[in-house]
Amino acid sequence: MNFSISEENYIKAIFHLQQQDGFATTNEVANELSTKPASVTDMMKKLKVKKLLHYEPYQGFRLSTEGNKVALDVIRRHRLWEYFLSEKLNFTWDEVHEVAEDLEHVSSKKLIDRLDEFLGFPKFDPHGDPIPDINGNFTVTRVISLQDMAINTKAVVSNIKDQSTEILEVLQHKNICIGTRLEVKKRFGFDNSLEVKIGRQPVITISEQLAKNIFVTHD
Amino acid sequence: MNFSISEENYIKAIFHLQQQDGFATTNEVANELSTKPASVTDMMKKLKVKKLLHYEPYQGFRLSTEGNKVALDVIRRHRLWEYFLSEKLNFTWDEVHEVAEDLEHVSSKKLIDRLDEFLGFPKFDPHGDPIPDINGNFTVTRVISLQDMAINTKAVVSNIKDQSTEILEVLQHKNICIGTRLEVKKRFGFDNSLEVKIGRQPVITISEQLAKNIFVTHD
DNA sequence: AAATTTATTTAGACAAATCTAAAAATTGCT
DNA sequence: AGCAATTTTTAGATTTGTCTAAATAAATTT
Repeated sequence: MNFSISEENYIKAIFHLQQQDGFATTNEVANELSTKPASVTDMMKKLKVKKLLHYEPYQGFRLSTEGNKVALDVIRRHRLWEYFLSEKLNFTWDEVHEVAEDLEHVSSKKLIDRLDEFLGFPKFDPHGDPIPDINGNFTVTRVISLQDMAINTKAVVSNIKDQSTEILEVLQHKNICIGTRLEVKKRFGFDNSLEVKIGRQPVITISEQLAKNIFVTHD
Repeated sequence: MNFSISEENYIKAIFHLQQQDGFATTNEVANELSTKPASVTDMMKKLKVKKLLHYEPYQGFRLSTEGNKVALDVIRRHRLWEYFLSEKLNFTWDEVHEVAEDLEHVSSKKLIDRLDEFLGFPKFDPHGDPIPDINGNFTVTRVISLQDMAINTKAVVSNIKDQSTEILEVLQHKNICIGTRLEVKKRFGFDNSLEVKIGRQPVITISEQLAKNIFVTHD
């Protein structure tokens, strides 16, 4: 099955919205896609006929198994392109989304699977969101702020929130980049600063402001 | 200005068609785009209003300066993606076109210019067609068959026509690939075989059949 | 529980891109 | 030049995705 750009955008929007409430409403979708409620209703009828979602008038929508598959496929494409833009073309984190929004609708399966391979099967996009693999499975490991890590737990840096040159400077100095494995050893309640160990290097100190901007996954 | 996918396809088709005759006709365009003449006329009216081409009923079409710019931009995107697919994602020459046909319509200027840089500012796509640079200029160096090279001239391999495993085998054996610099030293009239020198390696012999499939540009 | 507000759907219209069928212009032929 | 064949255009319809305005259903308030 092949879907139009519009259909894919609606499916993606519903997928994201139902993460929270378990379902999505007309107004929510209209708002998410900057369109009008009437347009949403029209599209929902179409997607229901195509069996991509469950929908009874006035009851909100829930993606079907098939719809979920489509959503994960679009999200896979989107996040792989984001990773490509960031990693290979040096886009900053705030620039990748808009372009990926277009690239995600190029639906050649071979293209995406080869791209995935070329990028080394990345598990997270530049925002730290998981990238579904070729079967639609993704790492459920939650990405949390370094600040929220428990003491004596190991983690891998998966993304950095802020993207200023200042933060890059301090990260470079402390030898921290995406993929760095580290362990939180101690937290000082006075200023919420952390002591962190990276491999066999001596322990380093990370301020609260910095820790809040470093996102990690459990190792 | 931003143009629809349809508009871009029509402009690209006219650009290609007017390479030959200097202008394009309704039927030619309809044929090229697998659409009907009536649809072409409709679109031509639209593109005329947008000043992308010159058109008087029954007189055929010619791109305006502005239309030419748009065409070169689309072609630049198409060929850069083809190069990417071939070079980075290991697509074969006959697979790249279809996917590039979709990718070419993602029109972020930053994306394309960064991609160009990432690829090392390639001058030719995998088919040997020149890639317009950021200003729409492209190497006019004609790509010619190695067979047609004059004696004692230097050349760079820009593409291989045939794409069978057999030709790849012999090329690999003789150490020839895209980008290889070589010099034609001698031609034997008997069988039209060539003697070619690659760098400081000993001279090798290339048959007429092989030379016809190797396309080069003057160095 | 009735009234009001909010959310959703329906009805009808519109723009883009396409099509078929018919009309008009151009070209080619004798 | 006149007629036939071809090419191109026009007219009117269709599909997709959108919109506004009005109608209806659901939720909230009093």
